[in-house]
Amino acid sequence: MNSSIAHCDASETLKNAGLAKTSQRMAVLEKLIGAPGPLTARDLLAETSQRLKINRVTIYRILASFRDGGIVREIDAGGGTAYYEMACRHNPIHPHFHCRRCDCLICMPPLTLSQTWEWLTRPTDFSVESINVHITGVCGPCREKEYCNDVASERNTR
Amino acid sequence: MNSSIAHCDASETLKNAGLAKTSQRMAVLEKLIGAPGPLTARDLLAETSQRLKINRVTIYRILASFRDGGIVREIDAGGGTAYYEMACRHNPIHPHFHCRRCDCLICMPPLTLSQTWEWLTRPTDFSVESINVHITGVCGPCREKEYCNDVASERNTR
DNA sequence: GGCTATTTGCATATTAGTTGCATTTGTGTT
DNA sequence: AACACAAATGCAACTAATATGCAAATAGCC
Repeated sequence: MNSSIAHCDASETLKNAGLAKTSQRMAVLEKLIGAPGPLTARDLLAETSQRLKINRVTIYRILASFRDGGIVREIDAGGGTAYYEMACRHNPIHPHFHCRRCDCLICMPPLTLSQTWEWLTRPTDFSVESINVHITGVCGPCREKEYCNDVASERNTR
Repeated sequence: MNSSIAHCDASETLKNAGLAKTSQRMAVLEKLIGAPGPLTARDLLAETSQRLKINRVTIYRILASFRDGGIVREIDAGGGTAYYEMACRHNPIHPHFHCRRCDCLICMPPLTLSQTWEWLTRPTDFSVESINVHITGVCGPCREKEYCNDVASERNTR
């Protein structure tokens, strides 16, 4: 989302989600709103801590509250680092391209897979090495278990 | 890949990849060949260490060499843990379903996305919560840089 | 069977993310 | 405007996955 594209108001977004308007949350949210692509907790810490006092843990907690409140989408691009992007009407769900060299995450147009493929393979642009489809949810055996006993502490289906 | 399905020979696979046939590599590879689905480094350590002396770090190094040698595919299903599966002709690329409850990774049929969707939504099976498409490679700006100076230690495009 | 490059084990480091607890700060109320 | 309390933040310490340096062990070749 760059400056030429419509975007949300930070205060209003917090209010709508029922989250208190703290300076830390405002700073994080404004960075996310103004970002050209998904950001990591580390990116957000680096950028916001220039302007105010903010702790690493606070970033994680703010991002979790934004995720739970539907303000941002959490993108797990592999490599053990989560990325975050606005989940508002200005930013519909779309695939991401992850550069293994600079680790940036580039938003791709919200097209069909085959259109996306064409877009990717335009000359001189990306060199695609792998396409990974991750579908997350609860599997059959676990769903059955959920009906009877509640989660508890097993991790038994492997 | 279960026992009723054709599978590769471990020794031959190592030889083809130009990797020395050590007992540790054989143990890891045999587990991967015989596994019903993708495994983590932790899984592999647990299983192989019952039969021989093997170090946690060795597992990571073996998996990296297998990945670089094209023997296995590394699947990053999120949650900071990588999964590994055979990348041989018996196991074509396919989507994966990740259960957020037991953390297992289930291989899905190598169909089109819409067929996969139908397969997923059969009654009583999976409850899908998110679908994430990860495309990995090298982005435009990084490809240009690769022509001039070699990689070095920057991580500059963010 | 011995030599050398490769591989392994061990200790230690790093990085992302989490948790418990004390302190601070929004926000609704008087 | 001051107050009170719940919510948010900071700090320290912890976990889990993975990486690295180096010395000891071992596979593959002569």
